[in-house]
Amino acid sequence: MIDIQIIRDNPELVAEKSKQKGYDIDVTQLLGFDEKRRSLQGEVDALRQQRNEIAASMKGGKPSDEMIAKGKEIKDQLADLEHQLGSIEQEFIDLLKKVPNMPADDVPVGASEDENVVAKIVGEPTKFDFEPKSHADIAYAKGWLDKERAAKVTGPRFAYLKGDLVKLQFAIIQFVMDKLTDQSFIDEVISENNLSVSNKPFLPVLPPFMLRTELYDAMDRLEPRDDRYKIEDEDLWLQGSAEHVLGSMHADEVFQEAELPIRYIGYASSFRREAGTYGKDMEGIFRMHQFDKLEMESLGLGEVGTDEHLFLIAIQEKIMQLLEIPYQVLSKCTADIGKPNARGVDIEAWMPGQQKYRETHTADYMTNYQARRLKTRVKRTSGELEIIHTNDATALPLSRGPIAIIENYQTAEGDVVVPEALRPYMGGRERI
RNA sequence: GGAGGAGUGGCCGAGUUGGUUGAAGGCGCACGACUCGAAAUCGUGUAUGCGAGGCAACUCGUAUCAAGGGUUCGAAUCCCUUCUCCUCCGCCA
Repeated sequence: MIDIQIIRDNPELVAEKSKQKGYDIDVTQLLGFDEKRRSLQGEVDALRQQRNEIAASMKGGKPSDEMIAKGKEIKDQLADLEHQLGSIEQEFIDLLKKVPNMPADDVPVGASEDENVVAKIVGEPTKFDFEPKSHADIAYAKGWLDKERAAKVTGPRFAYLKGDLVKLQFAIIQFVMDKLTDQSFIDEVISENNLSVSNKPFLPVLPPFMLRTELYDAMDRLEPRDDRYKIEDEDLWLQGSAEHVLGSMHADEVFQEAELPIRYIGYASSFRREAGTYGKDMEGIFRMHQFDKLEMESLGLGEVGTDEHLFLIAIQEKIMQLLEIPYQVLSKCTADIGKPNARGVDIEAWMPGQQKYRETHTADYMTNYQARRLKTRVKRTSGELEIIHTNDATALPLSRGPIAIIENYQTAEGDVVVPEALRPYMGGRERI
C-alpha cells in the first residue's frame, strides 16, 4: 500500500503514474474520503474525551444518575459516529489499496510487455551443427519426463520428473545454495558490479508452501485470485512464489538497524493456475501448475533499496554466467512490472528448442509498498521508526533453468553435457 | 480430533471481586557520570497508530494489554467468536 501522504502531496503525479501502470485511480474521490475520514476522527476523539473525563471523575465513588444519563447520551452519539467512521475508513482503505506503487523514474513507460526494453545481451545464441531439439523431446527420449500419467493423476500442466533430470535439479539447488551462502561469492559480485550494499550472505530457508489470506493480501500478491489455488475449508492459499511466504514472515516485526539487511535464499514449490494461458507453452515443462524455484528475498533499508535490487540482478546474472547459459536482461516497462513494484527486471535465457529468449528470472523492487501493510519496520539508531524496503528475485527456476541447460547443452546424440559448474554436484559426470 | 492451561511494551514479567494502568519491577537499548579505556556501578531516558497544532524539537487529544465483536456511565480485567502457543490423550509421516 502506498503512503497516503504521497497522494496528498502529488495527486496529479500519482494519477499519471498509476495510469502508466494501467490503473485508473480516482484520486479526487480518494482524497475526499481522506478528508471526511479525518474530520470524523476529530469528532469521535472529542466525544471519547468527554466520555473519559466523566469516567475518570467517577473513581472511588458511585456515579450519580445524572452522570450515567450523560454517559448514555455520549455513548449513543459515539456509536453513531463510530459507525460512520468505520464505513468511511473502509471505503478509504479499499480505494487506497487499489493505488499501485509508483514506478521509479528510470522505468520505461509502456502500455504492454511489448514495450519492455532489452538492456543487455550476454553470450550469443548457442550454435549447433545439427538441428537442436526441444527440452521435451530430449527429456522424453531419456525417460526423464512423464506428463501422461500426471494428466491422469492431477490433470494438464503437471509432470513426473524422473532419473537424471531429478539429479540435475538437486545439483542446481546445491550449487545455488553453496554460492549464495559463500562469503567470497557475495564479495565478488559486489566488487565486480561496484555496488554499495552489505556483503552479508544469504540464509537458506525451506518455507511453508501456504499462507493465510490476510498476509497474502498484505503482500499484494493475492490478486488476481483466479491464478491462485485456495485450500478448501482453510483460510490458506498455495503460494505462487516463495516470495509470498518469505516476505510475509516478518510481518508485524521491528528490526534493529544493525540486523538489516535480512537476506534469504528460499527453496519452494510454487503453484499457479495459469488462468488465461490455455494452450500456451504446452510442450514439456515450460509452463506448469507446480514448479520449484530458488528465490531470493531481501528486507532492508530504503536508502540502499535500489542498490539491493541491482545486487540481486547481478547475482542472477553471475549464476547464469557460471552455468554458461546465454541470456538477455529486460528492463520491464511500467505496464509490465507488478502492482507493488517500483522497478522490475526480467532475465530471459536463450532456448534453442524455441529459437527465442524466454523468461527465466524476475527481480522485483517494491520500495516500502509491501512492508507498509505487513508492518515490517526498522528502528534506526537515531530512534526513528521506518518501514523497511523489500526486494525479491529468482535465483534460479527449476523448471526453466533445467530447460535452458538441456537445450543449450544438448549433443547430436541426444545427450546433455553437464555444465562444468554443476559437475561436482553430479558425481563428476560430464554427460547425462 | 478430545480434555485442560495460556496469550500484557524490543524481551521477561506484575496486574482479573471493572474506576488516575500506556500499564509496577527486571532485562535490553540510548545518553551522561566514573575510567587511560573497558567491565562493574550510579543517574536519566526509552511503545506505536491515528487526528490537531508547530519550520522543528515537541505539545495536546484519541486508540491499542493476541484479533474481532458484545455487556457497562466506565473493560487489560466480565461474555462470545476466531487465531496462536503449551500440557495430556488419540491418530499419524
